[in-house]
Amino acid sequence: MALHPGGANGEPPLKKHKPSPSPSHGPGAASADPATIQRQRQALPVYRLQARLTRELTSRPTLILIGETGSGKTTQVPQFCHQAGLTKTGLVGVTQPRRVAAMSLAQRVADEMACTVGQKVGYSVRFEDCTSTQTKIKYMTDGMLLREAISDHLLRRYSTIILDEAHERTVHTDVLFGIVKKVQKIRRAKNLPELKIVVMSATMDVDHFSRYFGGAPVVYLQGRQFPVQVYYAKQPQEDPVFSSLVSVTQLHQTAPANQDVLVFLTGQEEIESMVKNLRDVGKDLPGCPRLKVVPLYASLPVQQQMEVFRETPPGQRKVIVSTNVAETSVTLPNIKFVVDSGMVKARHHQPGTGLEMLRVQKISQAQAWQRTGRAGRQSAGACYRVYTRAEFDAMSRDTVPEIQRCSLASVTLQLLTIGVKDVRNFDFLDRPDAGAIDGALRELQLLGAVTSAEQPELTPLGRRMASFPLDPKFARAILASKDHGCTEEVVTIIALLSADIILLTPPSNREAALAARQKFVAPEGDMMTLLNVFRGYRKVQKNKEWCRENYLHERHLAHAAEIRRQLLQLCAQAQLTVGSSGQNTEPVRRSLAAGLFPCAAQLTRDGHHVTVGTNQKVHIHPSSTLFMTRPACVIFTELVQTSKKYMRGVCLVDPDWLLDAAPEYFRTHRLHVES
DNA sequence: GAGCACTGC
Repeated sequence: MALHPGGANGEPPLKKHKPSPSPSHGPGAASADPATIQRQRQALPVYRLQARLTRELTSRPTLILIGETGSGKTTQVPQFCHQAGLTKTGLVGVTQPRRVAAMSLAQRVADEMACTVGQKVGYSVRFEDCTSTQTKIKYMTDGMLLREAISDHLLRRYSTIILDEAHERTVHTDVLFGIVKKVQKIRRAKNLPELKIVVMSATMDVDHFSRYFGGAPVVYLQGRQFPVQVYYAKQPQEDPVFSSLVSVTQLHQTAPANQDVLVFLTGQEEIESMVKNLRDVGKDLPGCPRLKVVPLYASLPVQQQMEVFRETPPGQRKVIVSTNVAETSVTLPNIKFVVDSGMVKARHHQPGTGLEMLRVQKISQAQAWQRTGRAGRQSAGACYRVYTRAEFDAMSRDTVPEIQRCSLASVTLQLLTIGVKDVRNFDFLDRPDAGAIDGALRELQLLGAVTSAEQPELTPLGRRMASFPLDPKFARAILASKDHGCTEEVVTIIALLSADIILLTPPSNREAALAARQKFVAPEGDMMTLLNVFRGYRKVQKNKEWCRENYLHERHLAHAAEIRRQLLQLCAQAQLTVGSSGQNTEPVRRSLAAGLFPCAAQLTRDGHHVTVGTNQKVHIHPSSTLFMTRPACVIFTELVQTSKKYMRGVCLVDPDWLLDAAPEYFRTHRLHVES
């Protein structure tokens, strides 16, 4: 999300930094008064444990640190490592699940070490490497370290890897658990300098981590969290959204002004309706503080996102109605009360069918506690759970890690590239379904990235595919575009597909949006339409006003442009000549088909479509430019299950191209070619 | 004739 709040540890807001060649101790190098900074450091709970931590860090290969919010572990432990001499043999790398956190933490620690970001302390995130030869401590996104492992299997640049926010269990962190464990063992066997591993987590499930890392010692760090009183519903509630509304209303009538409320709901629609209801209710309550209700979700325009940080005027009350962005990604100030609906919208992936689903489900106990904690950041607070104690007890204790819920094609290809030969028996902290790994290997085999699904050996093609930070299907399409002389077009389309939604259709201006879209619409479908949008965007030199007039998401277009730039750079590195086919879309669609053939569908006699690989009845999504048309054969980027199974990102192709792309595959799968 | 939790390379 584009917000720049303080991160999970109360860091200052993000600033843009470039490495500076000036000496680190020059005047004005740090952005705050050094004495204040040192006072703040010494007040952190973790500071008192420096001696013990230093002892453990130097004497043990692996350490688990459990720290509550506000313990200061994320900023201090890397510095302790540095002071203990661990940076003499290599970098201390600290991973974060989010870019903003990596960048702002580097800034904070650079201030503490009285240097400029990019010198002793740096960061590395996608599109931005702010490190230098002087760098000793490097904050980075977990995905970035995983990318580095592709070119440096043994992580030789690092003496220490700190995996922070381990409890969040992102796919990247989960894979890194296995990688660092393996690297530590290999380096030991080869008599190379030892790799220190530090896992930092807020989890209660300590044994799980410790057991996985061979009984590694655990150090507990106290936090600076205020107590939060938890209240449960007396009876199970039929409609958690309505019950949340009632809870907020009651709170509002009893609690003093300037005690702000945070409500957790599942999605945009629900949030907007709750915001409207609360505003209505707020008007009709005499004698209550004035109510300021603000929504918060990731797709909200930045300007409106910033509303949540604005200080509540005296005598008023702010109610923030949010998705789970407020659980981890955004730290909100001054929250006294949390109202927890107990529900969340989560993505699920069905390995056999390639189906993606967004499902509203109950949260885990871990999530419930995370939400609760949001009320105790600045003072004691209260959390109102809109479910009973019994319902809470029945919730699963931990959130199912992402690696067990997503497609593994990309991860599997990465593991193979890093040198993990037997992916099925990779040492996962929590093993994904065997079926999911098999499905990923089958897909990689179809794409020509591995020799066989049973005994997978990476092919040269697979190695080239892995150099792109993309779903293997997309990487395959880019590599195929070389033969068709249209890499420029394919890269552009894939960059646009990798970004978030570009075409906006606000319900209030639906007609105008659709009318504005007409000039971009291509008869071949969504991918070509997006290409036209991007060409227009470039023609007006990325003009923001133009984006607004045409109902295009400017921020997402800019992001797509950045991805495009990176992909073109990678093409150059892979000696892929970037040709263009101009107005001819056939070579482009042929290339796309060469990667996306596992996602193809054909028209049946009764007017709907059937997927070629898995024989499912599917429909063209109403947001597609091909909706209401009946193309004989299409490829698509995503299959979404809602009221029906919908194809999104649809592109008209010729069945012959699919046959060309994967003759073997289509010999065993139904494909009708009209003659 | 629908509906967009959230990150990330």
